[in-house]
Amino acid sequence: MSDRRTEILKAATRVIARRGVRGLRVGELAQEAGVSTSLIYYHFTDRAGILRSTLEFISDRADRYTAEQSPQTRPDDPRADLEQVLLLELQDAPEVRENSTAWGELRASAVFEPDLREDLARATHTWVHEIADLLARADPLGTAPAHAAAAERLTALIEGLSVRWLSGCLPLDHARRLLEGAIDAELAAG
Amino acid sequence: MSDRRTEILKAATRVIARRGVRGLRVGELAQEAGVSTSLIYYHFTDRAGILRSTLEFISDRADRYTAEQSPQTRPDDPRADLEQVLLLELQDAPEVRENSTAWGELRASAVFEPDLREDLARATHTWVHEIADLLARADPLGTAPAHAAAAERLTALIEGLSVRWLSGCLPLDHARRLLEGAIDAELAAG
DNA sequence: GTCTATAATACGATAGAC
DNA sequence: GTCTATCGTATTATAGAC
Repeated sequence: MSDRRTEILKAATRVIARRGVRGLRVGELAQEAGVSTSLIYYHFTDRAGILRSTLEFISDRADRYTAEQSPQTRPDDPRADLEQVLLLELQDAPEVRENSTAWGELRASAVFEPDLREDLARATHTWVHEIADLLARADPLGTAPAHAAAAERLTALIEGLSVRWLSGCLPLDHARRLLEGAIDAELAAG
Repeated sequence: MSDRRTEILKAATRVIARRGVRGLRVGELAQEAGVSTSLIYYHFTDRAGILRSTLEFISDRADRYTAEQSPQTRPDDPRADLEQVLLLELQDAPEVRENSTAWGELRASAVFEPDLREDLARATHTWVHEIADLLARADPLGTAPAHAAAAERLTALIEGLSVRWLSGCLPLDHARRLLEGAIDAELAAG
């Protein structure tokens, strides 16, 4: 799964994280991937094809990304698990930043490009579901619908905090504290 | 205040809501506004100037928009006030949709264009402060820092729910219920 | 599958008349 | 202040060799 095509998709993710979806230039992508422009057209037909494939790639990678973290959780402290998984999205590690930026771009692009919505909705749903499960473990007395709603709120909040962070409106540590406060509020209310 | 310059800014807001900030073409803006391209450069110097002025315009209009709702609030029920003002951002009225879309675009663009950040941060701060005031009235026993944090969370959540709504991931009425739930959680925890 | 070279055009920006 | 006309270049996309 690490053929030339995949290399290009990885490069495209980096370029999108750096310049945004609409800032992606095929020429710059070619340079980043270390191939010629025409090879990109050979693999993806046109610019729209590049975007479609890359956004699919980002959704898939986001799924894998959170899935890989599961082994590190502690079964004896579900609340700490929850906090850990949620705070994972607000870190200054390059990979997290790249993923968050690309994901935010994907989300913002979908407002204008209905083609992207299906993948996006599916990936979002997977994420929400995962958080709802963790909430159910941290708060066994709550109902399933309450957990689902809290999960939707917490993930939407993370997306909101994330753009504020990435757009320089909110220091990272402050964003993290706000998220912790929201977890407190959700668990206290539930 | 409805001179040619303002006409162009209104047109710019419409184009941004339709195509996104990075989808805005000076030529298309000119057509939308019914003027020549060069007139736009006369008024705004360059593309960045258009964006800067339009962001300012959108922020001001958002302020006016919420300010206009103030007379309707009831001083005897501060919690209802709070809910009303927050839910204002999640409505299917054309003007709200246009403002939300444009605002979301500016937020997303600021991730890649540092020039936009200062105005954006200021407008965000104004909004957060306004919500913190309403929270203080709805929850007189809470502390000022707690109100500030809750206001940051609630406004960030609205932005997160708003993109999900506009990107077709979340039905509007569901988004509204989630926001109501968050207000409950914040007031219960505070 | 991958490259070099190039065509076609979209786009930002300016010149200059009125 | 507003227009028409145009320039320069950045960018998408294709042709054709290997």
